[in-house]
Amino acid sequence: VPYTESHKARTHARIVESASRAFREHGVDGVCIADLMRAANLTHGGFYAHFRSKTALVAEAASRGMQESRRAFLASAEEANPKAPLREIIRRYVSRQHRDDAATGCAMPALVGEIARESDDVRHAFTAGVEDIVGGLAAYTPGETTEERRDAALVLAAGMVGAVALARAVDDPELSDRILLATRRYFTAAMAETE
Amino acid sequence: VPYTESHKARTHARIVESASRAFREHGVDGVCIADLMRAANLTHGGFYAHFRSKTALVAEAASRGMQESRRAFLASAEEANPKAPLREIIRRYVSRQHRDDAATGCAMPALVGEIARESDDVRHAFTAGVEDIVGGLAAYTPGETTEERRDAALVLAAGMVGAVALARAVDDPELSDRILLATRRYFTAAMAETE
DNA sequence: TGTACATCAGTGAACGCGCGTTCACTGATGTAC
DNA sequence: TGTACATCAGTGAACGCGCGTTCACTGATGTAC
Repeated sequence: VPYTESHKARTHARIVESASRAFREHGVDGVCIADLMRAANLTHGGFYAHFRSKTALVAEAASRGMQESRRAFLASAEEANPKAPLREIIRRYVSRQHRDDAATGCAMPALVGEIARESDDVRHAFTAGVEDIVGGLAAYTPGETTEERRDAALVLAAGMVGAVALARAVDDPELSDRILLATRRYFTAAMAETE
Repeated sequence: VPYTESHKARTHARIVESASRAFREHGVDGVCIADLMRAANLTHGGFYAHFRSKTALVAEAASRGMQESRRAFLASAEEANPKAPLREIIRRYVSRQHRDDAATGCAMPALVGEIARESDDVRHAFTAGVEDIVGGLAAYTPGETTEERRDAALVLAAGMVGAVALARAVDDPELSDRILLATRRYFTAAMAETE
């Protein structure tokens, strides 16, 4: 058995990781396999030793991207501000930094549009990620019952995703900033004020 | 001068119209010029008699799609229910019908993702459409000042766009319905209750 | 009014390019002796 | 311990296909006489 087992696994993970970032930044159709492999310091021919197809990589990258997103916006916000975690989440998510850095930002606003047209595997991975993130948000959103908190988390997720996506699409910087500011203020007041 | 002037203009408009629908349904990269011309009962070679490039068509189609969107969701909702127009807009926009019919639905949730990576012309056309729709919404959203109403319109637009886009991306029908239901209820209560 | 003509919207074959995928290969590595 | 070997991660040329774009053409049309 040449090479240690972990060697291949590490290369595999490296490809998934950089692909996940590339997809968020340029879209799934915006990066070719040669680009993806180059980003992992490999040549394109080796791709199929690791993945059955580009689609298979997209599914893995979506899954991994959603996990990273949860960590980046939920766990780390909670650590930074344990007294008002939801306020911190909203502040970080609906921000200019997040708008301007799609590559390491949340996978939801970056990929929503394309996901709807991707394969079942990809949509499934994305959906699991949404469930996961919404579940995480629901730990902080207001509401009497579990159901109410979950519904509030869905509304908040939709609002934040829409705001970041719109802010990125629009080419007028003032309008873009305003979308973020208005959304941040609104949800902070509506959902995070009593923390 | 063979053919009347209006003949070419009508063909041009026919292409833009069907292209606008096709882009919303399949995405800009999801339809080729042959498809677009076929949908207008033409062959692909004639395309360049009407447009400088595919991008030029995308810009026109985005512009037209946004105007149609405004009419479909603002003007027509106001006509149908002049006493509670905002409630009617939210009900129609954040609906399963809208989720399931991207082709004739609003261009914002259908195209946000791709627009961010399109040419300046396309982004500009899209941005003008967003301004226009937000301006229309702001006539109904609550607030003391013009600025407050506009901010509320931005939040509502982001929330509705995010909800429809997420509901389309997710492959679990229950989650998808729930995103719509929660968002519809929430914004109806928050913004349309006092109408 | 009828006919020859010029125009140009629309046709369809062809081109070139980029991309996903395949394949014969190579050379670094762990193992067996 | 040192060496021959088998493995297989990774290489890079090649293939085929779809797409945006070009181009020589055609035939329906309005106009001039």
